[in-house]
Amino acid sequence: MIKSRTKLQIIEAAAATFSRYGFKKTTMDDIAFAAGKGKSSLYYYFKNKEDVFEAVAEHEAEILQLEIEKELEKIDKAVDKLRSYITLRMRRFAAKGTLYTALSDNFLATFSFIEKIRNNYQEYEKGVIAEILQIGIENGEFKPVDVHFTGEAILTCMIGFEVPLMTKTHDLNESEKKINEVIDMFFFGLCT
Amino acid sequence: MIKSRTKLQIIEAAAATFSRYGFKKTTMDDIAFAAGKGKSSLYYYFKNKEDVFEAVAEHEAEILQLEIEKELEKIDKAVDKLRSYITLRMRRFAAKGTLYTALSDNFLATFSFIEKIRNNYQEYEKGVIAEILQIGIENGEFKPVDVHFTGEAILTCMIGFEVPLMTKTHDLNESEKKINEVIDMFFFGLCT
DNA sequence: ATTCGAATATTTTAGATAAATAGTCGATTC
DNA sequence: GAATCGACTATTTATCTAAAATATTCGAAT
Repeated sequence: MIKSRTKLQIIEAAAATFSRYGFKKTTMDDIAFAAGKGKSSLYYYFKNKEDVFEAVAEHEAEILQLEIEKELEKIDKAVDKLRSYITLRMRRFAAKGTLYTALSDNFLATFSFIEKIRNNYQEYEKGVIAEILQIGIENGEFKPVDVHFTGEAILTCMIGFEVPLMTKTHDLNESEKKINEVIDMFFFGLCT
Repeated sequence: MIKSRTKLQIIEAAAATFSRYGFKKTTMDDIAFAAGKGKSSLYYYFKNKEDVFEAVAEHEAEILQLEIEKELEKIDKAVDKLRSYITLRMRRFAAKGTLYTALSDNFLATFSFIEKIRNNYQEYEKGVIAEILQIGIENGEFKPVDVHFTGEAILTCMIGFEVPLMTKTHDLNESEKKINEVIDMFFFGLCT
């Protein structure tokens, strides 16, 4: 979390370059140039290219988390918190998706380090959703469900919505409509 | 749908071979040998390798559809129909997943013909779910939602459950528990 | 503590050949 | 004529090698 001035500079330069060219096509020279440094200087701050990418991903996650916290604390009702969270998450995914999908030179492939980042982030997400559910239960808005288990279930559904965002030319608007439909189902159920 | 004896024989041999070795690693010779025919004979029945694969996929889909119809007509309540459908679908996916994921030499890759098959099948799925919803609405079990739109939304969520089934060593049992959680949310909602 | 140029190590690319496989066609059988 | 197949051609993939690109290290300079 304590990042030197230069380190941050490099991370931002790398973020721009990665999201433009993807992981594989981005060279350390590219990053160094974008950051206005010599290539070897990067190795003073980072172990290797993957390490730079990890730092970028972590940094993006931190920004997103701040954004989310700021947004959520403005909202009172758990129902609205959950809706906001899901919508924000999806928009951010659509926007920054390139960064993560661009490294899909071989997609789900050998990048075990990506798995690591993703898993970390999912843990955070489960936490946020569980917290919202907990608040809702205490509020009397939600039924007393198992917040962790239900949170995971909700998250898994959200992943279904990521798939179209990653592949084809997606219509974000269409997706948002559909996701709102799902959220309503989550809240109010289909049954009469 | 009208398949000659030999054609069916080839399809079955191909299905076994594809699901063992995947699309790319399976040669026309392999299929021919498994079917007890000469390689050139395959071309009497099929245009090319992709065509064989398509036929296999269609055949599997037909079998699954029969299975599903048989199962669903035994059930009265729409609620139970939907639950059954989703569970059946997931089990079948877990079982036959190899067939479709094995061709993931490059996964989402250049196989546009796979996309075609998948899209066709998704149309069928949307139809089934919409039909169940319609029945439920007429029954008075479900609220009067837009069956096509809601059907799509449900299907998209299901795709989220496919992802873990495709990648890691998945625990089908865990997935079923989670999916049942989601179905209950769909039915009864979170809200009090 | 930082930076970087120069050197080394590793990975990717290109080109060229051999091997494997896809797909064609005419002859043959039933 | 419908079905089969062996022999042939066309394409694609695998293998190898050398060159080029890129990642990473290191020690001198700031």
